[in-house]
Amino acid sequence: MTIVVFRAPRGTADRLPDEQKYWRFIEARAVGVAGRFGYGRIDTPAFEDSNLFVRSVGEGTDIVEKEMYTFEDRGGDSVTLRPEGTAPVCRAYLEHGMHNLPQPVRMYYFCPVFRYERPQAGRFRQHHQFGVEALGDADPSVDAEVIEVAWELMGSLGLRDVNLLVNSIGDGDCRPAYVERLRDYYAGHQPRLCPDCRERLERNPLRLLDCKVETCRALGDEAPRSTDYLCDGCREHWDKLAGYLDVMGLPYTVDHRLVRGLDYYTRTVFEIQPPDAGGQSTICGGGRYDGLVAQLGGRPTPGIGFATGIERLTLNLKRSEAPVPDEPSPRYLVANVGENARTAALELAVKLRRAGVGAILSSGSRGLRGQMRQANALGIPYALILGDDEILKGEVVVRDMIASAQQSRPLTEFLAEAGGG
RNA sequence: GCGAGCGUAGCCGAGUGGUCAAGGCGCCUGUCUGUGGCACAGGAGAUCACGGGUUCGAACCCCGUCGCUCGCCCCA
Repeated sequence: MTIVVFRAPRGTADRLPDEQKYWRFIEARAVGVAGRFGYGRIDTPAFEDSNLFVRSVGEGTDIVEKEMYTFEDRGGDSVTLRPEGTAPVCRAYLEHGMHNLPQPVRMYYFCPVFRYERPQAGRFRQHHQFGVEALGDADPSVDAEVIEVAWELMGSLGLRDVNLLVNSIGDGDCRPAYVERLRDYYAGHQPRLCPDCRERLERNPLRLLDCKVETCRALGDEAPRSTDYLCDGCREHWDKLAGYLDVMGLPYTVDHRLVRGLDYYTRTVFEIQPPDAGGQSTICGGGRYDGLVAQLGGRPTPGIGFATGIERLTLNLKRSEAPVPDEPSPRYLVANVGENARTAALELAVKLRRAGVGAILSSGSRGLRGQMRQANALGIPYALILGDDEILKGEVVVRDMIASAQQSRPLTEFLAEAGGG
């Protein structure tokens, strides 16, 4: 192997030209869907004041405890590479007084996020998310809308075999009581819990529900369900949301084990998973976070959103047979034979490009045969051939690589046509 | 943070102690003196991850390091 001195940092990846078509496709579709629902793009900095994430994501969460890229900058401030997209958007909402805009304020983002994790299939230290946030309206119809955006995105990408899971985890009024019921229930079965779950029993009983160990799963089937312990407000919200989802005809399943790892979620939570649910299978996750903005120091402002992982979407696009359009290649390769012709070919290529037409000059010391091979290998649809004969006559040979047909045309005539189109 | 597997040219991949290492893809050239996709022939490209050890001798055995992959945890 060639000795490589530098390599991309662990958990990061170069995105080579061959990979780009997936990204372009996903971004184009995501932007299209978001636009149809009236969401406007927002870009926030790659790093923020560390406290923004400590306050929002939650002090006890894994993200804050052991996954953040936090460092002191040269001025002595603690900054953190964005580990998720929601908190920065909420910060921007507050900072720019967006409560004065018509509510809800609908925004989407497309950005890299950073978490110091152990890399694995579908998990990276730098990954990219497309996400959507609707801030300032607590109505369940907004929940339904956001879920529909997520669902539409999957459809628009051609990802058909995905499952939409929905749940409500209540709010500050009803969740504490539910969590206690859950704790009591599991405490009664402590001997059958896996070691991790015994730990969770103390720290975060909700997490007991999505344990993957078989015996724990069995217990989870019989466990108290959050939707049975909702307060009146959450109950009404949940019922209305379900009604809206029914009206929209979204094929959702209520999954009472669905909980989320970030502290700020309230009421509605949802996920989209591909059928072959492996370890890192979730391609979209989101929920409502009515307490978050207030927690960041703003007036109480409801919000709901979701994020998708672009790397995971790409993975699923490759697995599925969903058609992904190729990146466009230049229309012309300008082949040439002889020194005079090379100069003429350069001029021709320049003229085409300045007219906005894709053209590359066949390079260097290659014979015409080699140049044609190259046109073929690059998937270029037309080869233009210039040699001494053509120069003398002021012509150019235009070869259609797909039809294997060619004709000689006056150069000026060709340029007038090609440049115009 | 815990557990497992793996590391041979750009990519895939044979080779499990004895001529400084097969084959395939890709790349370049020629057969075809100005023409691609096929075929044939040739060529370039490998300190066999790195370091140490065992041995007369190591890609192959042992130890360490690094990296990658997979699972858990967690999450998109």
